[in-house]
Amino acid sequence: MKIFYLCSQKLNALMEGEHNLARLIREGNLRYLPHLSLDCVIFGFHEGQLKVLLLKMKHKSDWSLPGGFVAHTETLEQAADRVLNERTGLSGIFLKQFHVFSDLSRSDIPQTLSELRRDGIEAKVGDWLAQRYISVGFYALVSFSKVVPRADMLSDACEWRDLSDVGKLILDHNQILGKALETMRLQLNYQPIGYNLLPPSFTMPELQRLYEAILGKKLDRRNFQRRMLGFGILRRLPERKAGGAHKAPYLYEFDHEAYKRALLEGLHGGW
Amino acid sequence: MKIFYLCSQKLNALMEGEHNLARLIREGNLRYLPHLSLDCVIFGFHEGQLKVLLLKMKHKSDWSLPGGFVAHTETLEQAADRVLNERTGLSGIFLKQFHVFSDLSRSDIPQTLSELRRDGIEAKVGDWLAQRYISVGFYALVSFSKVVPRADMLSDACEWRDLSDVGKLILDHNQILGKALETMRLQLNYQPIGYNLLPPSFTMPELQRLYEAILGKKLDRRNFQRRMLGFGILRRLPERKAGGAHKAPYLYEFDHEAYKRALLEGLHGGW
DNA sequence: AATCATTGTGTCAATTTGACACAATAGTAC
DNA sequence: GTACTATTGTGTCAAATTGACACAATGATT
Repeated sequence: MKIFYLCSQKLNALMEGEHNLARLIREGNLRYLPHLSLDCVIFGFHEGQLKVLLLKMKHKSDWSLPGGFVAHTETLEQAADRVLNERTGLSGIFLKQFHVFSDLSRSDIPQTLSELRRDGIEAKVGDWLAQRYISVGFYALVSFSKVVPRADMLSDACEWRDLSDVGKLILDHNQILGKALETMRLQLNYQPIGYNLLPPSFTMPELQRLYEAILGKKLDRRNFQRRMLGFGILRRLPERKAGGAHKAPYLYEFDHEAYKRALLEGLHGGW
Repeated sequence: MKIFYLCSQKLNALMEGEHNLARLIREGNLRYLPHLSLDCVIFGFHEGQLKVLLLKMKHKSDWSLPGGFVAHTETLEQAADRVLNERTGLSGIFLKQFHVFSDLSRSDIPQTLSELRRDGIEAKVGDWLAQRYISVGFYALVSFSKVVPRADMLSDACEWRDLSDVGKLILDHNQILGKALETMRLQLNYQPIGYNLLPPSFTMPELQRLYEAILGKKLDRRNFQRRMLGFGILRRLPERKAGGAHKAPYLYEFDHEAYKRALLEGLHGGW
């Protein structure tokens, strides 16, 4: 039990030495729950495109989703929030767990070992990292412009990628991404979306392009507006958006109270 | 790694001795992933009432949801299916993971230890069971009449309970049950339900009472029928149900092909 | 001033939904 | 057997929602 209560800062310092990876493997079990990881699908929206934040792993050609482990003193949600914060600088963002991935084939232990050895790190089966992992998938919707992508000690790049240009990811991360997208599309049917994805005020066409990007299909401009306004979660501002090359559209903002209520109660309910 | 490949039958035998619980605590880590459990909310339907299968834990006044652990060689889904099978005798049933529960307060280790000691079992912090658990919630919909409830080695009763008469459950199991119900209600909006909950053939009023039990509210008889038939997943049989005290209703069965398609593609889709 | 892409606001028919009426049927009471 | 009752099968109809589309207004560009 003692290990649960080890000073968090001390462990932090522990992890920040020269041989970060080697230390994680030796001492990860002091801080984190074994066999359990989480992966975050972080969506952003920019120039009409839905984006995903990806990491380029050291010494690997494939990219991966940002992920992490769950400390003995954290809930899953806290751990996911921490991971999100470490990669983006943001915190307190809408973050939703959507599936747990537990296939036996998702942890390729022999390959992990050989990769570690290539890095000159001693590790044997059952060591931290060289074990089976069960991963909880989270997805987040964040404001593209507020994010400052940051790589971690296991990766040497952290970048936005167009959803249509993701390519092959490590392990089952393509599957995780697919499931996140599927879940979000379903969610769109009974929950509002966009609060963290768009700037504080936005135009109706901008909101529509977001929905189109998520759904992957075109929507009718006028019917979209009628429906969105019908939800009663938008407030039209007196100003119009200036600078565009055409007729200036109105600006809208979310009615936070109504938005939160819609998140809890759903939008139309079905039955 | 060796432990992963230990003959499963051997371990089975290991667990079936006199001091099952003591052995589980000593040797559970050989078979199962540490810190990870799962809980199943098993719904049934009988006499117009939605039921949940509950276990009465030994030496405890509170009841609990059937749960279990994940073997090193199992996926979560396989483990959940096994748990369901052990309590009901059924297998291959629709089983859906709906949330992971990871609050720090959900594992009361001091209390677990004192309960074990009351049973005359030696255990210390960090031992199997006397550790933090993160639990994956699954829910299942099963045919009430096909189930033969069976207690396990940690419990001395396994019974159906009316959803309205569940009472206080151990730990956060009331919360888990609530979340399962909430998830199932949402699911009702875009997926068919009832295949495993009802007998092979059933009447429209029976199906309606199932929906009413899940949603917790009355529905209009005629609109319900119109909508259900509109989904195109039902086939009306030539026979009618005899024996009732009133006009004999038609019998229906699910069109398995259409049902599966509806499960995958959703019922109306929203956008 | 004409052009052009884009936005604001409707309209209208088709479809879906919600509320309700009425006839048919199978037991029950007499 | 006949009346009664509760329940089922089938529709109807108005209201609300949805999908498809038209037209005027605006703001930069030429």
